[in-house]
Amino acid sequence: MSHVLLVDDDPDIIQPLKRFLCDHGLRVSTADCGRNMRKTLENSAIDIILLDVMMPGEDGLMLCRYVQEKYNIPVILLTALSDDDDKVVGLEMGADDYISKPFNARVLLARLKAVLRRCDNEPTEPVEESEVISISFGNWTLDVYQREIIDQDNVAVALSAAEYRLLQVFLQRPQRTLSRDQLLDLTHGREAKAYDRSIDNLISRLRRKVEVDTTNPKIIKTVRGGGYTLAIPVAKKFKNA
Amino acid sequence: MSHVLLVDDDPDIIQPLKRFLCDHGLRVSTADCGRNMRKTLENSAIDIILLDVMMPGEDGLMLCRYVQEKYNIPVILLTALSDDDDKVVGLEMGADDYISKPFNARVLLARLKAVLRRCDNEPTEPVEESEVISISFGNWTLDVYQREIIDQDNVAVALSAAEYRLLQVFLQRPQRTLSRDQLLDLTHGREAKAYDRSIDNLISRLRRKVEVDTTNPKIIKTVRGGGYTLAIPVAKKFKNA
DNA sequence: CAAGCATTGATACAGTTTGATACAAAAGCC
DNA sequence: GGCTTTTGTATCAAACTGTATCAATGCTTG
Repeated sequence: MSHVLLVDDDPDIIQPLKRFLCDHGLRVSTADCGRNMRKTLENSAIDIILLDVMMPGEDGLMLCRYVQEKYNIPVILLTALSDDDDKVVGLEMGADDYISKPFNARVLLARLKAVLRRCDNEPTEPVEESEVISISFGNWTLDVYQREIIDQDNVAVALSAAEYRLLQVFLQRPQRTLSRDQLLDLTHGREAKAYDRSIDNLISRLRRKVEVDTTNPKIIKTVRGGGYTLAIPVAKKFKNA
Repeated sequence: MSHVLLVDDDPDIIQPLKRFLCDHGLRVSTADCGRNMRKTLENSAIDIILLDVMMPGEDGLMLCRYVQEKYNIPVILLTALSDDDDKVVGLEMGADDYISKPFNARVLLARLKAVLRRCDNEPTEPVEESEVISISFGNWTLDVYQREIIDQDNVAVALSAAEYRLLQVFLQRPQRTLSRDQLLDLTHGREAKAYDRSIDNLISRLRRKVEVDTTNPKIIKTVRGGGYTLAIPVAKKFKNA
């Protein structure tokens, strides 16, 4: 069940829409201003945001951009404006869709589901990860408490903070080629400078700890021109399982 | 640069829209019917489809569902209908967006980019391929995790990134002649320059690893004036089978 | 607080991969 | 058989990647 955050200052919009979405099997939280929106985002696992652009004293577009940058949660803009320029601006600010008021609730629901369908592969902030105790890959097991990896003979190898983050990023996305940009974003939350080789360095350091033969890596493969891939399957162990 | 496939039977729509999208830095292919759409999807690396729902003798919605199931490529529906019910049906059929004609080209472009932005991590390969573990052809088995080929004596031969992509393209399309243009698009997502011989080179390098006798290839055959063909059958092994 | 240590990014350089080019070999074509 | 077109591949240059080394940073510890 997806969790929708509805942001609008007008209760006459919020109330019936919340009702409608709940009736269609969605979990709905609401916020009447940007401040409360941020608060809710901090405290809940939100899957998608319906955001009114025109709220008193707030710039909805800035809120939209803020959400994109900080959480990468999809946003659908709601607005009384139906001007094409506004649509273009809204979408270019990072919104995933743009719906003009007055809207047909069923169309809104269909668009909302379309966006969720496309986004639900993206592991934003996997909630159940808090329940994970350890993650196995190849002959290694990652102990998420100790932030170290343990081999089949129970020998532990410590990881630095950056190595741990990088490994986690791969373990959450096995068999997927991740570009250097993505890796930099996911591990450090920043953009690459020109000729940025820090990811290559980090990969090299992690390989030295993880691979049997670093000249012929079996776990973290290079995809020339593309990035890197975790090339082996991953098994997670949970608290209550 | 993203590769857009524009599907419409009306040249008066196709021509200016293609022009407009090209001018904005997109690579555009076109198809005037479902048959040609399928053909293009087979032979090109398409990132997103703009699909007219109303084409003579075709059900655009069925095409949309077909694309979703087989390729998981995002689809934006274009249509003269602006009825809300049609929008809901279209979106529920798996479309990522729905735009009514007449449309503002800039809004179309903004929506297209919004969808691409959200989808650009998704693999474009057929969905079920993610479940494939290994693919056998002749005496070789391709390990898709390790990106290497293994012979009947369990000896592995490493493939470079480009060789792996080329081999994958052939293995997905056995016994079919693929032109150099198609191969270049499918392996590198780009178009050929004049006198482009990079595919010939790549074929030569792959043959050196795969063929017993490169002067008399049995696996990758040359079709003079046509391209190359994987000349032997292929067997796939799946995770749950 | 200073010295020592670990971590991390920047830089440099060596090793690989890949595309372009050139030319030889092979395949059609009278 | 000559001639043209097409293909195979050696060779080279450019681009990309691996990693050693060093400097900057921050943390720990005495």
